Amino acid sequence: MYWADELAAQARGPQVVNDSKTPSGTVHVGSLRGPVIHDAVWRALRERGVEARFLYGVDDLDAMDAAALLTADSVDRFMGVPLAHVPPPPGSSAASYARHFVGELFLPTFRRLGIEPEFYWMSEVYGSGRMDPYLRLALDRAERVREIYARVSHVEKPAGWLPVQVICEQCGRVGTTIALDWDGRTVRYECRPDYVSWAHGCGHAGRVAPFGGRATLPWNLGWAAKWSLFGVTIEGCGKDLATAGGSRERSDAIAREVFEREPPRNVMYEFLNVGGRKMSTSRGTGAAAHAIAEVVPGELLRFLFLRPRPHQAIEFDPAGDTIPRLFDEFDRIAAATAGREVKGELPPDHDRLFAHSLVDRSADAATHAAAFRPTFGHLALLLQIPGVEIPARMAAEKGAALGELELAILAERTRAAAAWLATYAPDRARIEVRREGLPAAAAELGEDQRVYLGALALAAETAPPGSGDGWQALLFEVANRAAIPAGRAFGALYVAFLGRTNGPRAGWLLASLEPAFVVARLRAAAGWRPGPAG
RNA sequence: GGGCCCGUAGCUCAACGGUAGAGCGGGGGACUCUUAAUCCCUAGGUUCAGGGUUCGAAUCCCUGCGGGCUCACCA
Repeated sequence: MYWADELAAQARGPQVVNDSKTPSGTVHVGSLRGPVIHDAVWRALRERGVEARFLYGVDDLDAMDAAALLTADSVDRFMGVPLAHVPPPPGSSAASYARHFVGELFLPTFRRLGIEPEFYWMSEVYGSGRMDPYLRLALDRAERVREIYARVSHVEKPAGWLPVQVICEQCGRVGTTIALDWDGRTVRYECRPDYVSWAHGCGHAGRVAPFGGRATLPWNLGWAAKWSLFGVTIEGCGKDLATAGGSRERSDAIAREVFEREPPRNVMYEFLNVGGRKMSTSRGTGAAAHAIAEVVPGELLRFLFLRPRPHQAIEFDPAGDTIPRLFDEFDRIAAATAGREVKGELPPDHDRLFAHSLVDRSADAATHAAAFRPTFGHLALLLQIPGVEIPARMAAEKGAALGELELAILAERTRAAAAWLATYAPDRARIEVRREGLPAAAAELGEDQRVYLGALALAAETAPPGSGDGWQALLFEVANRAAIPAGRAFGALYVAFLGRTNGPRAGWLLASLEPAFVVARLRAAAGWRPGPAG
């Protein structure tokens, strides 16, 4: 069974699927795995007739901790301040940094992937007082919380430490405060200059009732509190959190022992790797989610995350074969779903996988599966050949006029292929006339090939063809006369002009170049050198 | 040190209890206006190793080896 259906089949009663994200930092493609997985689980539940909601929390009261994202002069002032209270970047009309970030990067990407959860903002949830019961519970049971940290994660909190993060009344930072004394109504807190290394508190100390948005719960408690508040029954997490003694285990224990509720069903998901290493923006191996989304259409991106089971790491190298291969595998699954014969093994319930890859969840999967899809690699090649009418060419390949859906797919793939060629495509996928000089590979040309090129130069100089057709005819004619097999003749041309042994239709390629350049290059490749003057 | 994931043809992976497969690469061939595209043929891999369960294991269990990630600061 398709993994999302397997999971859905185990659910009993109404379900609440939840996921969250702190809106800071660049989001690389790998971060999209969680949202796609949760969306698929939610869709699978609904499709089984299970009552289910899909929630997505924006943790915008978390502290700004990425200095790189702030302008130099605002680092001192805003590091450690809740993201909801940090002003947006210059020129943005958003109400806050968090709103800007989510609005600019998150929502558009989600929309392209057909992910439509119910969003909630933690700044609003805290502000409304709905978190107050959990804050109170956490404070009343602070001793137990400390014990859990020590037992589960071997983390020793300082004596008197309380599980709340007060927002400093003087400087507005949340990341720099420590709360120390709970009297049942208020806590005493200190905003310390050296509490964390990445932000500096102002030194203020005071007492405050930590409710109604004046304080937040630390990460693990906040997570567990959300489970209780929203009745979450399924929430996966990345494997970094799912490790023993890690965040998830801590939060699970807090849910059980502090908030007295069974934690949701976990779905551990693996990372997206580049070259066997975890994708990392700081290491320079990250590919920004929105950048990849430009090149890879939504259904393909969904497919990327849905094809492997969640616990399987995904090897993703945007500069390698990953992207074209992804298209091909998707097309194969589409063909199988449409009932066509395909090679190779199929994943379980490939039709379900296909349906879940579609961005529009109400779309008719059978219609989409049957639609004509141009091969990505082929499209990328055609795009580089002068004078190719792609829609007409595709209609010819299909053998019939393209329908509305097929034209839309073609347009999307054409855009994707163009973007791919402009960014990640490896050189061998690129066709480029080597204008700077004779490619080194020309040294490998055989004698018969040189003779052919020389003869061609002579013929072209005498009577230069004026069209692709004309060139093409000449190429064959000369090949015939020189008694060289067409394969070797054309191979020589590609080497001379492109530095590779194959390429697009040669006649049209040559027709797109100036005749003088063509003749000169043919001669050079043939081994002729301009003779000494006189 | 603890945990999790992975280890299948050169590469990327599929199959997840029922006679080991695909794509790409490599090799060979077909198409006498295409060499791109397309199509056909070809890889014979002790499924990391060793035990165990089973009528039957790449697939389940145990151990070891190798690789990766992660936790012990914050979210």
